[in-house]
Amino acid sequence: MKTSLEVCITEGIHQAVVNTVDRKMPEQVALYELADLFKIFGDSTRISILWALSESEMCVCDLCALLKMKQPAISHQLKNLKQSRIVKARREGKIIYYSLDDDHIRRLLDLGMQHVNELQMSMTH
Amino acid sequence: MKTSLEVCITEGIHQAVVNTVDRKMPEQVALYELADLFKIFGDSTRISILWALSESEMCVCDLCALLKMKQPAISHQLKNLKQSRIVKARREGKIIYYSLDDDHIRRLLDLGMQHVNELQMSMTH
DNA sequence: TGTACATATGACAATATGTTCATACGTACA
DNA sequence: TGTACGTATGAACATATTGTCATATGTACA
Repeated sequence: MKTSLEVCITEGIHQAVVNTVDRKMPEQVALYELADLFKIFGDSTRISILWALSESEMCVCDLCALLKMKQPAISHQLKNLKQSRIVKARREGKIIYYSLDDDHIRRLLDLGMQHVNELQMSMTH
Repeated sequence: MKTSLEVCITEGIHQAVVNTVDRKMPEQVALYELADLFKIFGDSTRISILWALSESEMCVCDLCALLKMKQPAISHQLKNLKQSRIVKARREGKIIYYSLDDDHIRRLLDLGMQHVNELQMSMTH
């Protein structure tokens, strides 16, 4: 009973290519972490939060008002962002101010948006 | 009966900040598309496929062998990637070769991996 | 110490996502 | 035309994710 995987391997078209690429692949752990990083960006609430924080540090309340969402929803996402070290928090009395933890984040946002815009452009032609 | 959102707004700490940031926010649609772009990157199977294709064009079978996954799993993800215009396909007889559709993709992968690596570094200190 | 406000957290429901199996489609070639 | 191979697709299941409600925590201040 052959699985499709076995079929693929036995009849594999480009074993040489596969080997070469395999040697160049990063460690699985690194790929998982990379996927996790992008996963964090892959939600419109979190992206909106990040974009907002790239303009100014803000407290939870501010973000609720800006995004017109309930406070626990924002807090949950901020927790995710904080655990991924994408966002950092600073307490001032009762209020907690959030901001981007790193300038890479801004660059990733910009590069992504650039791609989205160019896709948009090419759609209209 | 006040919702937490209303509480936030009425007591809002930084209405001025919220207004300023609000003016600078991209359109909601753009933010959704940006999130969708990152969502596509946010899965380890797809990231692995993309990284592999950034080294060389490959057919479905090659990817199955490289990632040790079943063929339909790879095909489904390739379909997602193709629909997002991140990957393109080229047919040659029975075989279909996939490759990256755009050089932005490579830059996004690199920038992301750079961030992951630097996080890794700072963890060990 | 008690009250009010800003934020965090846990449980839950609804939805989305990824992989698998079975099977269909398309091409080459006997 | 029939068979074989490479790939695509649809349904189904398992798991993950998001927002909501209710409630807890922490801080300021009377």
